Amino acid sequence: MQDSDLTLDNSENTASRLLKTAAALFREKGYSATSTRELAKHLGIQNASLYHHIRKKEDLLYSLCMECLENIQCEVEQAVASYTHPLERLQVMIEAHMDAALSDQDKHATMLIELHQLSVEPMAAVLKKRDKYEALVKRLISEAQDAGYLRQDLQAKYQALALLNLLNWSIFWFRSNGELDSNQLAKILATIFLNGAVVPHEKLDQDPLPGSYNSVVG
Amino acid sequence: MQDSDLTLDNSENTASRLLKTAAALFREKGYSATSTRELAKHLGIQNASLYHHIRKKEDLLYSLCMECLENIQCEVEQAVASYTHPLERLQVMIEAHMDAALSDQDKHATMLIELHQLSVEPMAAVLKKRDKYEALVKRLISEAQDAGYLRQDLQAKYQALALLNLLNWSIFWFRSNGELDSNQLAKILATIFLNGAVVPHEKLDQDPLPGSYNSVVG
DNA sequence: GTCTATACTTTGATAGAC
DNA sequence: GTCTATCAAAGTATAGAC
Repeated sequence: MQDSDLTLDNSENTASRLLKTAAALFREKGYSATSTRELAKHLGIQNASLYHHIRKKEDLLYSLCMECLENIQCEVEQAVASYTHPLERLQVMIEAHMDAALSDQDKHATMLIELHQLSVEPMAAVLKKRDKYEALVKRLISEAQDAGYLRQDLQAKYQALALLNLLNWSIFWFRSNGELDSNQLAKILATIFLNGAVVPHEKLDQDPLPGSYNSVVG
Repeated sequence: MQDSDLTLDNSENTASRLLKTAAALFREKGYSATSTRELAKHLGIQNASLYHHIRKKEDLLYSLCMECLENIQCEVEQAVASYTHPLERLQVMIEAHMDAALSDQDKHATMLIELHQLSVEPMAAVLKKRDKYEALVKRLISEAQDAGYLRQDLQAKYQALALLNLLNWSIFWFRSNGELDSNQLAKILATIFLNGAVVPHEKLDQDPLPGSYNSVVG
């Protein structure tokens, strides 16, 4: 491993840096606003040399989307497999999701935001993978609901959407500046999602706000 | 009002459609991927005619960002002004936010996602306005926390971030297809944020999951 | 306020040498 | 695998007539 600079040929070097570098630029400037020349410059090669590795610019966006969705699906499936309690499974799902997403923040942010720049067939493939992952999230919610742990007055579909809101938007503002790491953020979001921001009932004499504000759309 | 097509001159027509049309295209295709030619085509004029109304393409993005932030700030301030109970104020904030954002979904989605395409000075102005709005949200949270209604084990800052996650990401997937309107969605998100997805404690014999999973990062 | 015409720049991608 | 050279297309924006 110490000699990697020498043992790796240039091909592997450029090829392995390609997606990561592209993701960083796409995230910073946007996919459309990032030129192939600029990407090449960051890789230390000429624009034309890029086309030895890819057929077209769109391939980069497509590969990066597929890769990070494949990864998060795998990580979350592995994480929940070790648990049986529905609320534990939700908790570790949230932690594994944030860990996977923030470990590869550029790719995930780009995937979430630039997916729509793909042409129809690649976009359909990415959407299919994303839908598969969101179905996994919804399944975990449904299981917890069916087991009586999550509220019945709110469809699992909407509970899943709310949870994905919490997780996805975090990917855009999170900065690993030492104040908060991925796991701490996950625990905060899990607490809000599962228990809410209102102080636990048993600590109050009465409901914080009785009446209409506890009702919810069926 | 019936004769509006005749009484309005062409100037007002094109000018008034400009930002709305731009927002729709920017949202659909992205700011960078939308050409001035395409925008002009949607307005029924030539590319060059656009420059009678704007100095450059960036002006459109800037105006649209400022306009929708100005609007949501105003709407939310008005809405909370009628209430004094901290949890009621939070509830109406959530409803007013979703109403403002979804009434002008193209502009808000574009603002959230394309803000970074602006050059430094316009971007700074937009960020300043956005920060001012987010400070309002955080203030409402802090007030509710100080009054003892929101949990103390989670900094107001993070509770505000979680709430903004819930609200902001909704703007991208929400479609007014009749299944759910803005106010119903707001009530769902408010319920999750305030009370959480777990069934209320008093309906259970014991904690749903005693121990570490109720703990939270200080 | 809109038009035609056009200047100038940047873009994604290819050809062919090394 | 990378280079130089180059192309064709598309981009933003301007000039000046109506």
